[in-house]
Amino acid sequence: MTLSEINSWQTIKAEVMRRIVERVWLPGDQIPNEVDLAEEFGCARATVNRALREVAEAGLVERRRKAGTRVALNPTRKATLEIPITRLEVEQRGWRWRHVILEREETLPPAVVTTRLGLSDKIPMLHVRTLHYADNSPFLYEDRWVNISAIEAIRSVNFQSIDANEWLVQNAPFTRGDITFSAANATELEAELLEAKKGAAIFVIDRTTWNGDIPVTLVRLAYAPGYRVHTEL
Amino acid sequence: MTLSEINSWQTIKAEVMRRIVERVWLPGDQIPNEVDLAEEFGCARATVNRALREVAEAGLVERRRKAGTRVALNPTRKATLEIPITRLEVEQRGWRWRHVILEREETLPPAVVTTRLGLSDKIPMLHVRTLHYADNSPFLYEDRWVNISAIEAIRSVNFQSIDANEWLVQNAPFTRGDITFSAANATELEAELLEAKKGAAIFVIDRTTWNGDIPVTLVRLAYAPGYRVHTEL
DNA sequence: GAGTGGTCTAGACCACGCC
DNA sequence: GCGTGGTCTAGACCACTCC
Repeated sequence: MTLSEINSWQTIKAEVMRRIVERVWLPGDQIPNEVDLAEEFGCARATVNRALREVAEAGLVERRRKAGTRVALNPTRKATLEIPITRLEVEQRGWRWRHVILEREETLPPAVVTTRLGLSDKIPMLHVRTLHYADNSPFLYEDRWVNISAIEAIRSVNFQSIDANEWLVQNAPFTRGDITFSAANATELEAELLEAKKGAAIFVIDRTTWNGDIPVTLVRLAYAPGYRVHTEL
Repeated sequence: MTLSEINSWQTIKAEVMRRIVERVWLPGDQIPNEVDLAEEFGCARATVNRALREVAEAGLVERRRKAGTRVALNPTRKATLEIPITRLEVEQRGWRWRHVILEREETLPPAVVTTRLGLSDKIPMLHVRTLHYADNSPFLYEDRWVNISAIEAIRSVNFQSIDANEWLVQNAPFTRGDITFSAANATELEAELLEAKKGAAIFVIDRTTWNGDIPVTLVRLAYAPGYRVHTEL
């Protein structure tokens, strides 16, 4: 701890959070404005601003111009999930990763795919189905549709040594995407591939990504039973 | 758009992201330092710093003192989930929320609970089991253990009009917590309560919270089939 | 109208970490 | 050592929004 940290924004953030947690400032209360807090803490207003901005991002206070800063009534906590590349996810758990391409074909997508992406169903897309292994156990069944016109280069990629997810992450950055987590009973196919019983509860991630307004890829990830996503609050 | 926004940190952030997405700067590349970028954009270094800090938080670049700022090789995207109060979650979907207390008892917790919380199994905890409804359909089965010694006030709360989750959010702020998402097959009890078939795939959230080093609550949320968590990337 | 947060500036010192 | 990002300052103007 150096002297400069005494009035660092982290210190102020921690003190503000302490006052909220310990009920010095009650839910709904307006807290002192930035100028007053800067005076109290003996620092510049910008430092207080940085601290309060972070507290607001954490969901503990709400800030509005003129209305000031208030302790949130319903502190909606935010959980941040990192969406890793499957290979790294497997390796970080200490297993060996490998994958098998089940299908890789340029074909006309079904309506459910084109609808979600807002594309014509008359344009062929690349359909890649992959099974990922952790050591020798099935880990993840990936069913992916790629908009070829968005990334011509993918046509010439051989996915034997690198998987589609990883290649796309490195070669087709996207500007926005959405992601849905759900639970599903394993279909017969999924059960067979994941070496589970039919109907077993499967954790499913559906993800769609766009580059600007151009859809890039839509993927459904069906994880083997027992998969969990964990994060800190 | 005012003049001041031309060189705002948002503009710079967008431009930096554009250069990464459009491959002006390649993965692994070191990008110009803050002083040079400030000169290029005609702004103060602090403004560039703010922009680059946000790009780094988004996972697109990695920053290290002396080593500079590099475009990430494996851009690990981060998804932020808001963890709402169940009542609000139901109401936001346009349904009417109500809940039924199935059990509310001070009792000795099972070992699995005390182990996770690092508590002695000889201390009674408050066990609250609740069924939440959306309109008249079961929505969520909540099985919660509360560390009474952490929040004495909970003893005297009647949960008929407010539910435990909501009361705790408003009255027992925590400093840290962890959360796990998984899928499970409905047990016989869960199936009955949630009006689902036994074995149906259930989305499960396990959450534990602490206030400093004091465990506050441990809860398992089992959602009715069809529940999904959605967010933008 | 006026109070509050949001942002920008120009400068400064410091911490880290590569060499 | 020294280049880079991390942070702080003092001041300024602006944008929003409540009154």
